Amino acid sequence: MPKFFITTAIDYPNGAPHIGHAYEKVLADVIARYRRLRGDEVFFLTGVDQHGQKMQQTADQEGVNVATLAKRNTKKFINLWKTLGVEYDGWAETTDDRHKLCVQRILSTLHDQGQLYKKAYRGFYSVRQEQYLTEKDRNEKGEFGTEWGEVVELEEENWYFKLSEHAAWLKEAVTSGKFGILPEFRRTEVLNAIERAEDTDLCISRPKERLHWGIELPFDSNFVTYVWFDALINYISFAGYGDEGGDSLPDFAALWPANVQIIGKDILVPAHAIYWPCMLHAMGFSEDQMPTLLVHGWWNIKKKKEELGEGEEDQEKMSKSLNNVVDPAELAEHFSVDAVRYYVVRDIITGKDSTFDVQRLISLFNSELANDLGNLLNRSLNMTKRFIGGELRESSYTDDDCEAVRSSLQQSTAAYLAAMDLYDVPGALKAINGHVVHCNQFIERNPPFELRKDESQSDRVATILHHLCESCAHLGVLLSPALPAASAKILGQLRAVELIPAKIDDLAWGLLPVGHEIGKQKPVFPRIVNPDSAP
RNA sequence: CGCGGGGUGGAGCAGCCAGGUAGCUCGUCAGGCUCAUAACCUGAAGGUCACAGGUUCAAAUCCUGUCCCCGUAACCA
Repeated sequence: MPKFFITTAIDYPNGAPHIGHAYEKVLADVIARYRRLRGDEVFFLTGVDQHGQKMQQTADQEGVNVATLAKRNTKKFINLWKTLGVEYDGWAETTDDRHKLCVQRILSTLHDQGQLYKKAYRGFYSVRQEQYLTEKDRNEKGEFGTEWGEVVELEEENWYFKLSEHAAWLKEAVTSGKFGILPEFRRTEVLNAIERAEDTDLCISRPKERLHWGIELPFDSNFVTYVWFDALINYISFAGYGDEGGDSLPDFAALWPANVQIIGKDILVPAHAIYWPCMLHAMGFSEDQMPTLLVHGWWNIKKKKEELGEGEEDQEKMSKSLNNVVDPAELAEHFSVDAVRYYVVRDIITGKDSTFDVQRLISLFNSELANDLGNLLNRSLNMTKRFIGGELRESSYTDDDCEAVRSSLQQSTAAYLAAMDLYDVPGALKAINGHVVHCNQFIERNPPFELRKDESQSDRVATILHHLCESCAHLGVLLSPALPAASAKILGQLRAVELIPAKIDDLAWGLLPVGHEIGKQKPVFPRIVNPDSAP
C-alpha cells in the first residue's frame, strides 16, 4: 500500500485561530481524506508551535505563565479542528518531551560534525520589543522610530548554523525540482532568495537572559534554540526520526520524505525553502529525500466600510493584531461546518490570495450545494419514491441521453481525480458540480413527472431514476474528502453506505443494484435564508 | 531599475506558457417547468481584455515602454 505523508505548518497559539489557520488545516484534511480514498496509507501531521519570543511576550502582557498560555490557546486550536472535522493522525506540540529530545539530539550531532559555530554579533537592540533591529527597520530619516522605544547597541555571542555551505546544493535541488515547490511560480522566488542568502549563516540560538521559553542547547546551557530551528524539526520528530521505539511514534523510514508539506506563502522564504532543506541536508538527507512544499495564499479580510479610517486601505492582511478576526468556530456554528469547509477550499485558487466575504460564502453554499447538488438529491429521491415506490427496477431501456449521463459522470470523475492529484481542490469541486448540472438538465429534457403519465414509458422512467440515484451515490463519494459529514448524509439517504467500495478506483457504474430500496429524503444543505443575521 | 503576483462585461475569476470569432460562476432582465430546499431549465442584455507602441495575414495571448494595485525583502516567526 503506498504511503502518503502530509503535514501542515504548526500554528503559533499566541491567540485564537482565525480563518487562515482553518483554511490550511481543512485543505490538508481534504487532501488526506482524498488520498485515503485512493487507497494510500495516510499519515497527517499537524500541531502547534508553542515556543519563541512571541509566546513569551504575549504571556508577559497578559500576566500569565507562558506554559499556561500555551496550554490554554492550544486547546482552542484542538477544539476548532474537532469542530471542523479535521482528523489528523499525529499531533505536534513543540513542548513535547519527545520533540525536545529529538531537537537536542540533532543539535548535538550537528555540533559534533562542526556544522555549528559560535561568534559575536554587534547590532542595535530594541529593549521594548526585545529584538535586534535591521536596516529595514529604520524610517525614512534613517533612524529607528519611537515605536521601538529605547534602542541600544549591543554585542552578544550566539551559535550559528553554517547555512551558506549548503547554498549551492540547495540551488541545484530547487532547479532540478527534486526539492519540489508548488505552485510553480513560487520556485522563481525561492531561487532569487537563495542568491541573496548565499553567504549568510543562520543564528540558531537565543541567550537565556533574553528568552527563556525554548529548548536549551545541549552543548551550551546559556542558550535556547531559535524558534524556527525548533519548529521545523516537528515534521520529522513527530514522524519518528531518531526514535528508538516505544514512544508511540510512527516508523520514520516508512514515512519520509513527506509527500506534501502545506504552508502559507509568508513562511516560504526563508524558513521552509531555505532553512528547512539545508537543515535536512546537514543531517544527511540527500536531494532525493526532500519533501514537496505546497504553498497556499492568504485569505484577506475586507473591512466594513464604517470601520474604515480616513485614507485607510479597504483591505487588511489578516492578522491577529486586527480586531476584525473572523472566527471560524463562530462561522461554523452560524452557517454549518459544511458551509465553512466548502467555502475555504472552493473559493480560493490554491496558491493565490482571495478576499474573505461572508456573502460569497452564502452565495456559494446556496448555489452549488443547496440549489444544485442538495436539490438534485432531494428531487431524485422524491421522484423515485413517488413514481416507482422507492425501489430501483429492472429496465432494459436506454437512449443517447442516458448514455450521456454515464459519460458525463465518467468525465467529471476523471477531471476530479486529475485535479485532486494536483491538490487543486477548487478544480475538483467544480468537476463535481459539472455533473450535478448535467443531471439537472437531464431531468428537464427527460421529465419523469411527465413521462410517468404514459404507461408505455414506465421502463424509461425507471431507467432515468436509476441514473439519477446512481449519479447521486457517486457524487456523494466524490464529495466525501471535502464534506465528510454531508457525504455520509447523502449516502445514508440513498441507503448506499454499505455499497460503496473502499477505494475510489473501484468506483464504477452500478453501485445501486436492481431492487435496491432508497431511503427518505431530507435536505442535506438547507438554504441559508437570512444573510442579514451574519456575524 | 531588489524580488514575486496581479489589472478581462455590475461582483469574483478562467483563458496568456504552445497567437486565430472573449469563457465560467454570481447578479440583472425575459420566458418555461412544477418532481424538488421560492429550488430547476431555456434565452437575453452587458466587455475597444489597465494604457501606449511594436511584431504578425491575425494579439487578451508574443516583444518594448508607462501607470496602478497586492505581497515580500533573510539573526523581527
